[in-house]
Amino acid sequence: MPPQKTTFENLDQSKRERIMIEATKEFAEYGFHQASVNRMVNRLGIAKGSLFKYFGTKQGILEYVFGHAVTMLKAPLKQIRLETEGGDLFERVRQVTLAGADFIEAHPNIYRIYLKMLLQENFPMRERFLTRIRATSGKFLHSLVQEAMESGQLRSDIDTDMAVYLLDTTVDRFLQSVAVPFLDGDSILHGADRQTIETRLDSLLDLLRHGLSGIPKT
Amino acid sequence: MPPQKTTFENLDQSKRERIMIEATKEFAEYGFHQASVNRMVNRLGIAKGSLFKYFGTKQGILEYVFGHAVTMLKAPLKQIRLETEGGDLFERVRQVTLAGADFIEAHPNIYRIYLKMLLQENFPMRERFLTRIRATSGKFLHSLVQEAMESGQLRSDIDTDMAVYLLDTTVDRFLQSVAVPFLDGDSILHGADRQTIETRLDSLLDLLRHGLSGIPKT
DNA sequence: ATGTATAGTGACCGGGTGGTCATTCGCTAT
DNA sequence: ATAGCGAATGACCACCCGGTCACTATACAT
Repeated sequence: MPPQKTTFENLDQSKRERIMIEATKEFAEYGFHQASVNRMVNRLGIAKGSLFKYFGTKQGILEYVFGHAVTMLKAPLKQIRLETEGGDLFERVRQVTLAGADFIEAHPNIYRIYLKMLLQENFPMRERFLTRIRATSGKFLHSLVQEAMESGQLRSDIDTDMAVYLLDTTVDRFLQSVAVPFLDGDSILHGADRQTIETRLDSLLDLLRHGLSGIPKT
Repeated sequence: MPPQKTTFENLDQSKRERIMIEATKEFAEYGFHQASVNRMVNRLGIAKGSLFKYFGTKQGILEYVFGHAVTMLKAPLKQIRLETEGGDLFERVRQVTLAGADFIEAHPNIYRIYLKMLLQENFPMRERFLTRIRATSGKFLHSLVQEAMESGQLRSDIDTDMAVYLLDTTVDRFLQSVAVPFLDGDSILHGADRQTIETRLDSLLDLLRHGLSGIPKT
């Protein structure tokens, strides 16, 4: 039995896009529970019944919109992994981070939804979506570190798990700092332009590479 | 004119405490908008009108409860700064992080409110509270780095702002990772006991101190 | 012109919300 | 006993919510 098309999928593309954009905006601004279907349909100029015909429930709208976006995450990561194969770990991490910045710039509202989901236990689909995202980005970094370890780019005595953790969280937090105020202490990142982002990132990666200490390891 | 006591401040301490605890729990579980005053009063067994007499509005409840907690943050930080004066930077950072872990263990619901506030632009009082908190912890770390810099504990060529940023966000994220699932890639921190926390933290600080690279800086 | 399938509609429902206020309660001083 | 007063009450209000469904509009095949 071929999957029969939903009402929503029969709409012309322009209408579908308008609805997706407006719904994404609403969830990005208000999170899930505060988001209002009434507001969505008012801004779209369509009847409330229509939206429920398309997606069943409010949660269904979120699942469709966000699920779609999560799928788009994998492609650029895979590409980077292939393009930079065998290269320097920190250069690869740099590429990943900048790819993240590109994604956020291209889909800022999707990223806002992700951030709200992160720290709100009540957010529907939280566990499912976050698991998917973490699996994607976590496994990726893990393999990068593994390869770097094997090619002797890293100190042999380090705790691999902690190294992955440090890189993972640093990248994640770096992107958050650019997008959200109050996360970088002196606001040296929030809202920065591309040029500044790259400079700061290089500086940060240098610290990770060589450490902060002025005293050589004995 | 002496500040005249509010109705709430005239209550006996046990009742005041019960109310504070219950309100904190409600906000911690549901955030601000989803939190329900009806639920609070039902669980407390008091009339809804009473709560509004005490605090005026729902937001007033939050301000009272959370504002009180934020004030308590400063004392332990100041103490650590004094007790460890002149000591090794990383040891001082270690102390601060563990103090943070202690605070979270003692006031888990306050920390949950803080986390929800962090990434929700609609949260009332967000800007005011976050500014206060960041000012407290940010300036603190800044002074630690400054002192370490002057006593030659750090490489002289590093970007001070980025060093502060790296330490600040690493500590912050470390605590988040312990408290929240999905933030540490392979769940090596979430829900860990004190012993594990200390071991991991030492490992992490070692990475920050000496860097990840196996190739010495030229 | 008629039938059929699909898309679109919006008044309506039950329920929860933050907030109000006229009233009652409980204690203390006289 | 009684007067006075702050604490406590809960029915009530206007509002907004997600979701429903009987109905209409449109397009195409016959």
